[in-house]
Amino acid sequence: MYADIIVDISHEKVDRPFQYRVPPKLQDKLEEGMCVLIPFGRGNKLVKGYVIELTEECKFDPLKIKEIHSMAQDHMGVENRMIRLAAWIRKNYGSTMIQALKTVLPARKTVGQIKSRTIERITSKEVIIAALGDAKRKKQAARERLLLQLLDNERISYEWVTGKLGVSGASINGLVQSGLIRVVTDSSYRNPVKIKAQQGMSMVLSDSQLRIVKEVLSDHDSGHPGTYLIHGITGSGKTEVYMELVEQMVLRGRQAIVLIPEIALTYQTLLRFYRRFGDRVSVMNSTLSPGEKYDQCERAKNGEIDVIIGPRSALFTPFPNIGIIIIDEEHEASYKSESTPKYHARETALEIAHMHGASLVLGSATPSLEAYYRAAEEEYKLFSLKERLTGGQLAKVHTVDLREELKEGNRSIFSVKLQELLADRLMRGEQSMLFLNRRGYAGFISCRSCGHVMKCPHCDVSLSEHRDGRLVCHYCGYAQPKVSLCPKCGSKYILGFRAGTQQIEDKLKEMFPGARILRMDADTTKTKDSYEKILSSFANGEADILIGTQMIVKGHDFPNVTLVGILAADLSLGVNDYRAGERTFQLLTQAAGRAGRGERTGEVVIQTYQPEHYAIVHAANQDYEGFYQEEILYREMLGYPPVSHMLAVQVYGPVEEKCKELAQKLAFLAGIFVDETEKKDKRMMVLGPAPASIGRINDIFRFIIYIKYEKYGKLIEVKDALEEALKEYQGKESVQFDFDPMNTL
DNA sequence: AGCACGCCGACT
DNA sequence: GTCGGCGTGCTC
Repeated sequence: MYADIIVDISHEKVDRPFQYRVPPKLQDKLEEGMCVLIPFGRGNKLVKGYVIELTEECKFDPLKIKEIHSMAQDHMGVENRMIRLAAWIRKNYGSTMIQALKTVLPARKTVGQIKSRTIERITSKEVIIAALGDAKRKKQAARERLLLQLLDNERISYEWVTGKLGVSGASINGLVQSGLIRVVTDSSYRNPVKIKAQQGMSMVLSDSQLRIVKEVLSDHDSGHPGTYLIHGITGSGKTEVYMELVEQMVLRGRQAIVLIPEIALTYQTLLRFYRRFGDRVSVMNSTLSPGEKYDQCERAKNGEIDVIIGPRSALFTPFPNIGIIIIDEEHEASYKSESTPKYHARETALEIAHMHGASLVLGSATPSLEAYYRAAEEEYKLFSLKERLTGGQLAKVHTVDLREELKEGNRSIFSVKLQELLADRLMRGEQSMLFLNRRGYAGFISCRSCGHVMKCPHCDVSLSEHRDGRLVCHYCGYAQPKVSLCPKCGSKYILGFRAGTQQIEDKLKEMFPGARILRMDADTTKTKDSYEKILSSFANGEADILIGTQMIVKGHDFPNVTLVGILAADLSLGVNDYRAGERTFQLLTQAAGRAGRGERTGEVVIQTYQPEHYAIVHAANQDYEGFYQEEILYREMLGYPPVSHMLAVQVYGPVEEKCKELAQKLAFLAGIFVDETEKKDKRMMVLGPAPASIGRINDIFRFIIYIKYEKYGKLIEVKDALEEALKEYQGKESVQFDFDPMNTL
């Protein structure tokens, strides 16, 4: 048995794995991520190293390979913990150790790094002159060059000396030995935060807020840190709770990580943290340069900051002793990584919290089914914040049945009710938002007359129309010919829904020629800050109506908006994904929350072909609990997460036949596990292989296998078995794993 | 990074 | 010869 080990020396030249033999006494003790002592270099000096992979084969000259000396007792170091985390991610989400390490560790030694070493003269000029004469006599050219420089300059950059001056490290060491100079590593970091903490920024908390803070802290102080879910409507003061918890943890000498979806990472949000924590807080976001990111990690490691705010990746800030991790808007899909390893921030945060003995706090107005289910199972403690702090009223919701509109002869995108209300707002000078939830729109087929959606009889997800006209299920591969008449009501108005924000804008201009209209979608937000620009110009009252996709429902507060129109609630409902209902409910609730944030009560119009669908009914009533009860029943019946678990195996490559062949082979291998899981009603299920939703991108073909089972651990075993089998595979095809996928692939 | 190896000039 | 500084390149 052999082990790939990364040597604990921070230099590019040795920043790669070295292979060692595992001695028999360590055979069963050694695990990936562990810290060991190894003989390294010509002198076989014992150094620390981290096991990143254990293998049977020897990739190096067997005669030169050395043996691991022993296990190191150091288990608490920051590096060690990061490596262990990488090992955990690799195991739970499937990827190579290298990929896992790359996601967990900050970019090493980056360009334009400020961190520098300096050579400092620590003796008088006279001594240097004496040494200089000495060196001249002994013909020590390198020494002479360096000493000459030190006469005029007390401090010289190390890099300049080894580079331009041509004096090697060995020579410098000689002078250090004789006590003439010393080498100092000074590190000045780039700090994006330049605001000082202000006094009196702590807020007075309400009773319900205080209750949460007290319970989280008392659990923590009694040595039993837990996981908490705060279910609080928008404006109920979750952020104050977060800030209080963070402050209390900092007072206890521990650090805090606050995760926010990238899109909500606005200056306004950050300002509140800056004002309270000053330069002890730092931001991590995608606009930071690699050098700045690296500096943030160094500062975190050295204890110069206590709090980090950022998206998913901020989770890997190398703090020495984390006390609390907070995930705001916990239901956001952006917390799941889209590239391998496809880890979920919520689960990974829990693992980190366990490593540090830290608390984990999740917050959302519309919690994910996963989080609420865990709370119902009492794995998480649940808190609710039901009142808006500002006392604003909830919006009045009208649900409009588009089937009725069709019967009445209204073929336009706007229902009569919506037209009336829009005209009313224009007259009163108030603002409106129109929302088209187009995302994930994948050509599903629905009846405009009765609302019936074509679904897979086995998986209960929408069928998608293929280029060849067939209707296909992307979970199991079921296919049926196209229908021209609705199987339920016989209407011929059965077709895919097609309308974009552009058409809506045109229609609106026709209808209200005087209205000032802003449009926000992928087309109008191509440049970097156009997103922020459009939103702020709307907030300043420079337009009457804002039309947009998902982007407009998040973040920003518009006090003057009193009408929100959701043009086709079915669009996100018809997506061929088991999370369609959950997404729709979340979007509708969020969109409705945009109306009437000021003093005036808002109104919301939900247009739909399926007004009786539970996601729409409960969203209209702003009833999360009711929605959850129905949705969880559906998940339980069909064995979808969070009740059960699902592993997606994606096979892709340039040759369709080869891909399909490999996918079938893997499906067969996974099938062997099915027989092991004997419980009749809840045995493992292997679905597919089916061609992926978007079967071919850039001439790469993709096939998906879905494996459903109630035990996550068993699915990891399946993944391990498939990975093992793939080691033998020679073809060009690649395989990716995705546990509890967020999107239909 | 740190260390040994080998080269080269100086000196008992 | 051989001693010691100095640059170079390798490390499983």
